[in-house]
Amino acid sequence: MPHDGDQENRAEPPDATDLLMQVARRLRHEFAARLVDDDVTPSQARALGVVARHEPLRLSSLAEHLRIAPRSATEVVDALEQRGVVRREADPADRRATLIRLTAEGARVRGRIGAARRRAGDDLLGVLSDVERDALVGLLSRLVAD
Amino acid sequence: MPHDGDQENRAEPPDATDLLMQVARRLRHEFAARLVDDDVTPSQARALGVVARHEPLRLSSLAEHLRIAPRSATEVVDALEQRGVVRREADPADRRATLIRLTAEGARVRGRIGAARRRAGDDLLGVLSDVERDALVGLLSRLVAD
DNA sequence: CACTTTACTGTGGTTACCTCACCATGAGGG
DNA sequence: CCCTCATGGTGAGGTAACCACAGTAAAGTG
Repeated sequence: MPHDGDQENRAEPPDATDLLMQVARRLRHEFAARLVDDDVTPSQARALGVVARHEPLRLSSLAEHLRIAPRSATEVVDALEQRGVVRREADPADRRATLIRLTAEGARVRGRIGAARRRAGDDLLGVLSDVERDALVGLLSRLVAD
Repeated sequence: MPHDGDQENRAEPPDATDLLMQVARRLRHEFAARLVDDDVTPSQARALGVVARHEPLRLSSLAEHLRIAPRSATEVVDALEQRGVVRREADPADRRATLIRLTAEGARVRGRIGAARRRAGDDLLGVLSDVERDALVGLLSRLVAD
């Protein structure tokens, strides 16, 4: 190999932004790999969590929680409905609106997803002590203050 | 069971995995928005950084650094080359291989990208004190130990 | 010289988004 | 009552950032 002999041209101090993205990327991979068995994609898993926490909710509301465009929420729900984990219902209060609800299967899948997420997290966060992990959670919580 | 009438169905303790993904997502949005002016996408920015740090390097090597498939590196380089920030050169030592090098324009763009990233980071990490930010960098560094 | 491996690229997915345009419904005013 | 405007969801069509598979050319190996 015609390398000029050294590896780094210019070393730079690690930046929080870069690190965050890097860690997130790895976590996403890890998580996605473990979700394959349940036939759910990461974004579907995320959406399923929101539905479970806010249960009968409108599509537009789901979109807000996920911070995606309403149109994109339609797609996620399409997928989740086809997978049988949520169902659409007419909103009795507004005939334009659709309410989304978790099915029994949805609750089961959600449980398995939680386990997968925990395992993926442990895999990556395993190098940290409990105290460190708590510190990390604390710091990150500050960053997502709504 | 009848719904308890309000917003959250069941509260759960925040999980590091979720938080990390959420923060990363926001950061990515923030960063992407600021990159629009320079006509560079986030993944291109990432790749440009690697090229700058390891300068004459092969496509396959870039792929490794970015942790993507070699085929995907081809695409990123295509985009960067078209944008004029890197150029492909024949590797004199191996005619199969391609060396990637930063152009002068590439160096300029890289500077602007760095500024954009710093601004995006400040925007998000602004709520943390310097000490907290350092702590975060420390923790994250542990997680990406190669 | 055959035989395998390596380095890149063409083709053709997939996921997770987006905008724009459209339709049905609801809410308010004249 | 009708007209207008805002709102909730969806069809059409597009993009970024990946992937795997298969092919070609060159390099290394017995």
